[in-house]
Amino acid sequence: MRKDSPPRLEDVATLAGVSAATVSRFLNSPDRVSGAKADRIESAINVTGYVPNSIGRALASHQTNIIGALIPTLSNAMFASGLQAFQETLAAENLALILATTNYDRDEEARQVRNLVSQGASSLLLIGKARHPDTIKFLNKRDVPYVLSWCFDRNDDAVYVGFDNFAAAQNAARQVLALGHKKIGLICGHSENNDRAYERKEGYSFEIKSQKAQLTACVETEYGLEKGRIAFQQLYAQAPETTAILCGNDVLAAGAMMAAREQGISVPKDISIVGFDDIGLASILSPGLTTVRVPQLQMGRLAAETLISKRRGKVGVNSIELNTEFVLRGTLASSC
Amino acid sequence: MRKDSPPRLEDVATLAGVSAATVSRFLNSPDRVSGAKADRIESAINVTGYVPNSIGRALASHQTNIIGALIPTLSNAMFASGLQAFQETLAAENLALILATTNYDRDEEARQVRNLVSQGASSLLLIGKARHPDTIKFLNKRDVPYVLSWCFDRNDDAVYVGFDNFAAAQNAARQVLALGHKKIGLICGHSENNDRAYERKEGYSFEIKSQKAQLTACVETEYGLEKGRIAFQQLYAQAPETTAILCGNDVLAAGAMMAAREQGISVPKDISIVGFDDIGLASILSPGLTTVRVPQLQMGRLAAETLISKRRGKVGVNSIELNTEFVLRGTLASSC
DNA sequence: TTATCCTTTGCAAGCGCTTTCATTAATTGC
DNA sequence: GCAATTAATGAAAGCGCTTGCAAAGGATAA
Repeated sequence: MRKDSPPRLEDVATLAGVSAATVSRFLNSPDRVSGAKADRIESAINVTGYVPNSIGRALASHQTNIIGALIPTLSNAMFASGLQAFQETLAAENLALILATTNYDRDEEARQVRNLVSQGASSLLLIGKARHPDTIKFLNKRDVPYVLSWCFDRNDDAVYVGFDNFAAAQNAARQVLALGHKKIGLICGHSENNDRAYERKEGYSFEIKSQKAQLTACVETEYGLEKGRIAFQQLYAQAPETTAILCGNDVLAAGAMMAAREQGISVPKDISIVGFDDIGLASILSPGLTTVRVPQLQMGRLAAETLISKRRGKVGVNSIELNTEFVLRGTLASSC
Repeated sequence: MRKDSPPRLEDVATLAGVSAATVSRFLNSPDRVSGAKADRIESAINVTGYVPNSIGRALASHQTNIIGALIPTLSNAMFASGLQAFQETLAAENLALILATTNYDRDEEARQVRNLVSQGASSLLLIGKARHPDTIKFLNKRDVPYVLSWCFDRNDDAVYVGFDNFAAAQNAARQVLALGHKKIGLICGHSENNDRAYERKEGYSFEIKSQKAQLTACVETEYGLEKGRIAFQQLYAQAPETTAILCGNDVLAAGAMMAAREQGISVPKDISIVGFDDIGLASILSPGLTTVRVPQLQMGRLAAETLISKRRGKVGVNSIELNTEFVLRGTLASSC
């Protein structure tokens, strides 16, 4: 073995008295080498402390065991917990996760997709459906399998593992309207570059309009606790008659709750607040945050499983639509 | 260009009428290529849609631009937000992040370290100081730079970017004692395999004992909201005289708050609760959770910068000790 | 002009592995 | 017992790139 550099396949082979090819076979399909040599190789591996060089392997075999994930941000527990499930599922299959974030920016996404593929990502997890046209074009040209998550579109032939943001939001609005609310405000994420934010907003407002209730105000903002707080102040200043606020996610809703508390406005007595996502936070707040439960863990796990199937070249891998659930907690009461 | 397979360096070279070596130089040190050829190469790259194959590059150059991070879990906002800052800092330097989780398990950590290095991680972020001896031995033998974070040890010559868990916990206990509490309970994470949990517990109890106050009960549990809830019930059943509970992190504290609310125990009137970490959650709860602020974003960013320096072969890279801060909010009141 | 230096470039050897192909040995079928 | 498989193995090519080396000019110095 060469000194001062990690043992290579060949070092193991020499020590075991076999050819490099045999060691390679031992590693990749152990049943193709005879028992006697297998033992010798195994002990040579232990003696040398050999760890396969995935880079050499990748170059020779034209495939890696790296899966890329490209998410907006880890700061939202929504994505963090979904990614946790995603990564656990990959790890169980001995796949590595390479991660990048886009901060909700399409150009950044396009850049990072190239980057991840360049780094050897054999397939990709992407969030949402709206993106830079180059992104999909590139992926298709390179024949890189990908799964779109956190959203769903039954009319697209891409593979989705997610849920229908519009329908979920519409349903939430319906529940609120059923409680007699007639003047409803919205605090949503910026919708121009974020299809999930857009669909949620549209789902809310579609239902409100359908039922001839009044959409008192619609504030679009970045995600974040503080942003939600400010949005509430703005919305309330603008439309104090509002009796219920539907939010684009739980973090915005939590911010709104803070602002309400600061202003001495009682939730849900004076105003009802509804979130979206059902992150851990929602159930701890008091009153508990009424929200839309998104099966984050399941989604992460299924997205990983779907990607694994696609990566194995399995054909006919289908989209999976997950159900969301309206979770009624203390922040929503009937309109007085 | 070969059909049906991504363009290679050589395809670009042929199209531009130069050698592969020149294209490689153009990519890696553009100033070493004459202007005329540079232009031709650039346009050839655009025409072909060439994206460098990092695997080939890594194999030839013996270095990757991949940095590995090995964290306990993404489910705790503490790590998720720190990692967000870490990854942003890497991305700004065109470094990719490869991520694995250990679920607080040392053997898993040892396995994943090998895995990350095998995948080409050129340096590593690790959490905490206690680990399987093989892990460090392996890293040193392979000469892989690493940074230890979320903890600090001035007597170790490894590079740390973190804070002193013991001192921070001790200080929190001191604040609580200063408010007159004499009967204090602890809800901590399992300490046998988790040095941060251990040090926090020790920091709390050391100060309590130093001041001759009574440590009424100490419950160790896994991290999690529900676990915190159960731990509170257990602790309260066991030692109802307790007037303050110090928790191993904010999630446990939030769980304890939930349990208290359920049992009609008022926080902070009947019992004070203190968390650790100051994740976003802490300030939203009502009453606001008194806790120890850990500079998560700064820590993630500095850990990345430190790793970048080490990776560049910079010598004399030093540990960085960050300060924590006791944040007084509504859940802590003086003992009556 | 000639010698000397630098700059720009191409050639070709590898990086650590997989995989095709050929070879040999062992097994089977009749 | 002989042909026909099948199994086990090694030699060698090559994956896409970088880089040491040498060559070829161009510029500078004398």
